[in-house]
Amino acid sequence: MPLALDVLLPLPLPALTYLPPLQGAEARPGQRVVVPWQGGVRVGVVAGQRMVDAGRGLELRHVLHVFDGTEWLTPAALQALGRMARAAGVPPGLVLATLNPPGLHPELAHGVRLRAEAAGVLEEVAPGESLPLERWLDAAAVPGKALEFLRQQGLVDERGVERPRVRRALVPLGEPDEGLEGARREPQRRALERLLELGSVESGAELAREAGVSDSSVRSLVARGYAGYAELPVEEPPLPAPPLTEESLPEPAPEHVPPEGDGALVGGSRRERLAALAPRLAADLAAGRSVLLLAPEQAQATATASLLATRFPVALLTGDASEAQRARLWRELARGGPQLLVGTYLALLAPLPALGRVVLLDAGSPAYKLQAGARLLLPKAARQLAGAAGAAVTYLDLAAGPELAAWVPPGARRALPLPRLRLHLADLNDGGNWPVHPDLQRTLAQVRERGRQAVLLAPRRGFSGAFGCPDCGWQAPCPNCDLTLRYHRERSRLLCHQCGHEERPPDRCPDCGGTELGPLRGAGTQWIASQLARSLQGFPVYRYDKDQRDDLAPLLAGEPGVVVGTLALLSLPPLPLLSLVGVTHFDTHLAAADFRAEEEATRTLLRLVELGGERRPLVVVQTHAPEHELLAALTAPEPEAALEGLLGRQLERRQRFGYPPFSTLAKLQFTARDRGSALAAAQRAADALVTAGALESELLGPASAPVERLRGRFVFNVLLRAADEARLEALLAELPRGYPGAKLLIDVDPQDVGALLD
DNA sequence: GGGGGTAAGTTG
DNA sequence: AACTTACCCCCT
Repeated sequence: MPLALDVLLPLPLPALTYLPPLQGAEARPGQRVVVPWQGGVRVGVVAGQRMVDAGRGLELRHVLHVFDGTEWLTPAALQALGRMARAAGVPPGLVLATLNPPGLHPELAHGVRLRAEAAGVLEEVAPGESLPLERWLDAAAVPGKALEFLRQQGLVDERGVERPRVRRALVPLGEPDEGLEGARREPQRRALERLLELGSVESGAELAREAGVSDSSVRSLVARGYAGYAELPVEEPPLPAPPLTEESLPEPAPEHVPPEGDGALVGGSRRERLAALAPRLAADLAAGRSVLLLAPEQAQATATASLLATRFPVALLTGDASEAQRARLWRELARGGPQLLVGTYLALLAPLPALGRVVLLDAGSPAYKLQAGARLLLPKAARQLAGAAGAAVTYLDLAAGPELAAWVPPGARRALPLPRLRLHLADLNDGGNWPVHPDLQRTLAQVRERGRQAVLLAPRRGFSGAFGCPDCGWQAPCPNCDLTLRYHRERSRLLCHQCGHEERPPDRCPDCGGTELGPLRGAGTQWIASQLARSLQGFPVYRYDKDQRDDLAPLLAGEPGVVVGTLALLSLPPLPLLSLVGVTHFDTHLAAADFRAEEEATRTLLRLVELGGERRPLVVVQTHAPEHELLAALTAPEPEAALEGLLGRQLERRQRFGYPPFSTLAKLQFTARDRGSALAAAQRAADALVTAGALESELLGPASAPVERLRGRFVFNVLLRAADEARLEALLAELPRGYPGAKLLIDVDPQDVGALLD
């Protein structure tokens, strides 16, 4: 019974079995290893050890190399990884790839050494090939088929080692001597002297700039052997540090400090919430425990780290850092003592010693749903990690949503007073001056006069939601999706925001021949920005969406101006003079096709207000439904009580319909090139689930997706609604494996389910 | 008969 | 995910 290792590769696969390395170190769970993979080598993480049957063991291959002693993933992280995979209905390797710890994609050198006996075999499989024996060679030197054959015969040793990172640089190769004397050689001598001062430069052109000489002088210097190119090791990058801030954390009232165990803190401003959290963090550190603080977006992680760094040593881990920086930080975290780490999902598996608490900042943010890979919902993944590590979970949020109410034990919720909104409703039913209501126009004029700043949220990028014929109502459709094409006036193109299809706007209506074609339906960022540029002459108008991210440095430095953008605005750092927030079409948010639309709309408003930092900007909301209960609650004299009442009604509704947090959902999305295959696959899955005992209440659909055709594929959904996670896992395990002609995508905890079904 | 595209199967 | 094999269409 040989010992075998389960190795996780960052690929959508279960753990694969390898034998321990032939010589040298053993490989323990959590360590990084190099393993043979499809004729090459790759880096994986040891997930576990077990015994395998001897017969089976013979066909397995050996781990080629074990990276240095430290555990790259902690036992708790490994355990949580397995739980996340089971809960999400995906292989654990996909979870590893999704959370993307650093150090799994180094440049590897794959070395092979042919045994002496290999000579005869080589002659047979690769005639004419002459290769040195008993010496390490690069694997690429051996023809692939021959290598595979030699491997089966046991005639080759293999190794995988990290290729040292090098950079090509121009370095001095000699001292200035008589060859560089005289006026004609003066530039070359200057260049060489400058190069000796600098030690090395990136390129000849850089040296020419540095020394103030021509490119050709440098070229001659190199040609005459005074300088040359060399491969230098890349220095370790400095650690990413949170930027300094002038803000500070106030002293909190003791009743606002979240509890030592699982708990929550809602309300107030971000600064006030962090201030109330600080004593808890101090206590954790003093007790020798690390704390992981997770933010939904890089900007929030960075801003939070800056504020906390005024009190504690803080490490920051986000996608802003390079892979090499993250790898270095990872190593240092594993070696260091208890500490605070602030980061995005990329920090979830970080090897913090003695993890005692996970803090979820902005806990209900929809940005916590990862849209690629394993489609994890980060708060759930964080709970699984905390469970495995024996750590507490603390939730911070603008306001309590239904999920938070369910996650936090009764009595463990602390609340700061909600910021008072100065909210003005601009009734779009009054008509007039679309897409900017006269009330919003008037307040914008005041912002200009006072030299302040404003942000305007538009429902989409581009100029308009559609392009078509005002006479007969024709709208240009996407050929690949069941959607209208969006009109981008600046580029004079029609674009599909789903599949990327692009075409020129037609001159005539293909239906009625009309020639008055133009923008139709909802106004996008381009439309609003162009209208403001006209009506606010001389006032800077910026745009911030996926198409165009204007440099907002002047605004951040306190210059006046207005930014028009999509929800991308929510990832901006605070604007120092923000005095107006405009929502140009609030109904879009209320009408979103999800049962969480109302909570999302509340959150969006409060987050926009937080862009003002400690200032409380005026909020102007354009809507056709000014009497909506959500808007009434936000403008109530006691918004805390009103929102709490709203929360109660939301919870009651969710319970009545059996929606989260009173159930766990999974969306099974079937796609195929033809409609029949997609529907048949969805039906096959539904039938299999019924056969396996799924209740009528647990199975919704198959139903065609809200957009029935997307990127040239038809989409049908089956929604699973299980009482708890265990039941959902059991149902997912009953799904058939293959669907001819169709693909299945499993999305556990989907965030775009549609309106409440009954 | 084979290039180019898509779909399905495999990876230890 | 990355790679290989199987298959189909169309063209020489």
